[in-house]
Amino acid sequence: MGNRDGAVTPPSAEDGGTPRAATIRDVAARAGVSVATVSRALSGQYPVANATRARVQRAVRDLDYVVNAHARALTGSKSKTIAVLLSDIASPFYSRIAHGVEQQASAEKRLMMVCATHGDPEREVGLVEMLREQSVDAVVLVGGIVDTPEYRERMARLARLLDTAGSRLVLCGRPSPGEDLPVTVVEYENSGGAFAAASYLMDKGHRDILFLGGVGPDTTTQDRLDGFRRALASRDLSADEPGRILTGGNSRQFGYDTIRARLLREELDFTAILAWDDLVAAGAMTALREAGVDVPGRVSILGYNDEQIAQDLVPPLTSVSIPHTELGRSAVRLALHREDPAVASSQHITLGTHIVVRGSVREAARR
Amino acid sequence: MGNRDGAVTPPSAEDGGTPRAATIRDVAARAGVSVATVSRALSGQYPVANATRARVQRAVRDLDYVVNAHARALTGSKSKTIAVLLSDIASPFYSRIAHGVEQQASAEKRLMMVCATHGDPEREVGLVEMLREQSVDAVVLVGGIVDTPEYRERMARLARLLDTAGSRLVLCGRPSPGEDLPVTVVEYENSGGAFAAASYLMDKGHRDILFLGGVGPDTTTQDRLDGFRRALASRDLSADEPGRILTGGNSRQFGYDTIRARLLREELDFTAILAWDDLVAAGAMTALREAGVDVPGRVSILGYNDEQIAQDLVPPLTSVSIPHTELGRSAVRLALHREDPAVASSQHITLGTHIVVRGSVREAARR
DNA sequence: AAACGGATAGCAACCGTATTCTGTCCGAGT
DNA sequence: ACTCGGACAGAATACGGTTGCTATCCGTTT
Repeated sequence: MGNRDGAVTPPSAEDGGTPRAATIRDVAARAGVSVATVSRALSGQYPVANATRARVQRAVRDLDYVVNAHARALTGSKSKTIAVLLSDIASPFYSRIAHGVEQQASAEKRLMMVCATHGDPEREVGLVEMLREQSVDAVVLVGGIVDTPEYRERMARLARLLDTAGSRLVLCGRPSPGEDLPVTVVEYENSGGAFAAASYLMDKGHRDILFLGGVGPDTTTQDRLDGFRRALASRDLSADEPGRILTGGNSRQFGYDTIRARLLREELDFTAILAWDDLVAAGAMTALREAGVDVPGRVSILGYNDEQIAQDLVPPLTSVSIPHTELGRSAVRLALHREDPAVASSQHITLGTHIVVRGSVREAARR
Repeated sequence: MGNRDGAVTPPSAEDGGTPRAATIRDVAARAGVSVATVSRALSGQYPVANATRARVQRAVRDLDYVVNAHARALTGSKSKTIAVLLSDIASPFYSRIAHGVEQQASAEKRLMMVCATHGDPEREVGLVEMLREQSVDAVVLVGGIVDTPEYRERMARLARLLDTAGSRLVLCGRPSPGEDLPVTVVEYENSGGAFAAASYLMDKGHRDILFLGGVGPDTTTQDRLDGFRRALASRDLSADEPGRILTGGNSRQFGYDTIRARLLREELDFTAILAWDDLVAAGAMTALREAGVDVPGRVSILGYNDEQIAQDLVPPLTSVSIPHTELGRSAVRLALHREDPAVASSQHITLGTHIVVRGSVREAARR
């Protein structure tokens, strides 16, 4: 009776076709125990004699066995996976949030799926459908949207569907769709951030401030505009004078084009810019430089997001920092521990932002 | 009798606990057909009467049924998922590759998992183990490594293990571990790119060129150094004069510190820099600016990777562009269609790079 | 000495789908 | 009228694990 030694034998008896991966049955056979015993020896949740456990472990190593996650998920109905849906993984904003999700997921022994929606709500719904099939632990939807009744209904529906599938819907950086829904919401201070940013500029003596970038009905834009308006109003200024709020895009090109056109058309009738993000700011700075306008001597500029690029612009860009990583981490943490009394009550949180001071803002010149 | 209309009834008969998600059985019961018929009506691979199909589809909609991906994977042994392992999802280099992977995965109706290794080979192996449990379609390992016999053995082992699990190992941006292994390799021209870059600088009259950044034994560094050496040698210059090759780091800070120290310690004894990547270049440019050295008037600088940041530096950075997205796409495409005769023979490809000309390189000043 | 109970291990019943194998019905061909 | 084959639907089984229940062995307790 051979095979007393540890020689590795192929899992399949017959040698005809392609070798299959080893199953729990192969392990059981090799260790000379039942399938149930193998399962228990590996799970560690059930008493198994040390000698038996050793034999099983030996067989596992010999056969390079790993459990079949699908078979396991089938009985347990948990798949140890977190999914993130974002508009574009290559964007620094989203990839940093994904980074946070990954950190926490990894810490909680979960894998992470990443799906790109390209900003298309229909595709988003379609992807959630696919993820529902996966019985993922949580689905994190990232990024601003247009807040309409239709949006709220859509999210409410997804929340309920995911809930009955045992998954948790997490909205990250977008508003809550309503009360009493099985949903986790992790936001960051857009209104407050813009308020602080505008106040900071006004503290430096600026009165003629441009709000540059953003797309109209999007909640993120609306919230920031709200903060901007409140800040100006608190100093008895109006944000709604013509030509002060320049939304309509959020790309580098938009920042460049808009400021360039403004400089060609008008007097230099502003002393500061609050930009949608650092990229828009970069575009604006390029246009200003080309026009010979000194930054920050003549015009101060404040970015948003505090991206990598901020410190390499000339001058280095002062920017509103968003806790990207913490957003991602919180999303996962709150979703997974939603039963835990410590966090059960905080299924809707709002993280703060802060200004990182560099060199692109200076006291306004006297009028 | 009963329920002739389309009234929605809960999937579970008893109403006690939390509602479960609908299963194929629920659908079958509601449509008044067998489970097998539902499966077939939905797969479309088998003749089903139109009336029956309609009833099934109706039931599916009423119950918000989606198949259980795990159950399906269990019979089919395919999970419709691609996994990417990279060092850090927040880095632009990796996130752009992930972007390409996502594009192709999405086009092939696959989901994408993203795992972060933080550059730790052990963690990489551990993650592959987890992914083997998932019977993923392909596992894409991204990023340079140290090419040792031990590395090759490790990869060979993973390749075989994944192969018997029906998955494909893809190495992206790292060398092939050897012949006759079930592995797909997608590289990009490091040696060639550095050769072209150095040649471009020399075409502009530069003779004293610094190679700035990279970590010693890493294959990517070695390949680029090789290209750099070959280029210089082709013009009868030696790359190995002291102080010409400055490796030891690949961060912005490294670029800044190294150039700053050099300028403090030595004469300005170079006219051009070939940087490891755009970030290192940005750091170097900051150090040069602080020292009052004009770029590109006095020193030209060439970046690598052509990241977003390149166009916003002052001056805009000329850089070697790597086909990040195409790397990711090819990785997935080749892995999934490896049986297809059209690509079966090209399981090891090398994509080219090119120089994107902006404003950071100028003719060298006459000596 | 008999009964008891803790420590282990095996049997078998699921988990939700896909698929093979049968079986029925019905129209068409002879 | 009878047979034959195609179209369709159902029963049964396989996929790879997990887990409740049962069975055995043996040292203890009364």
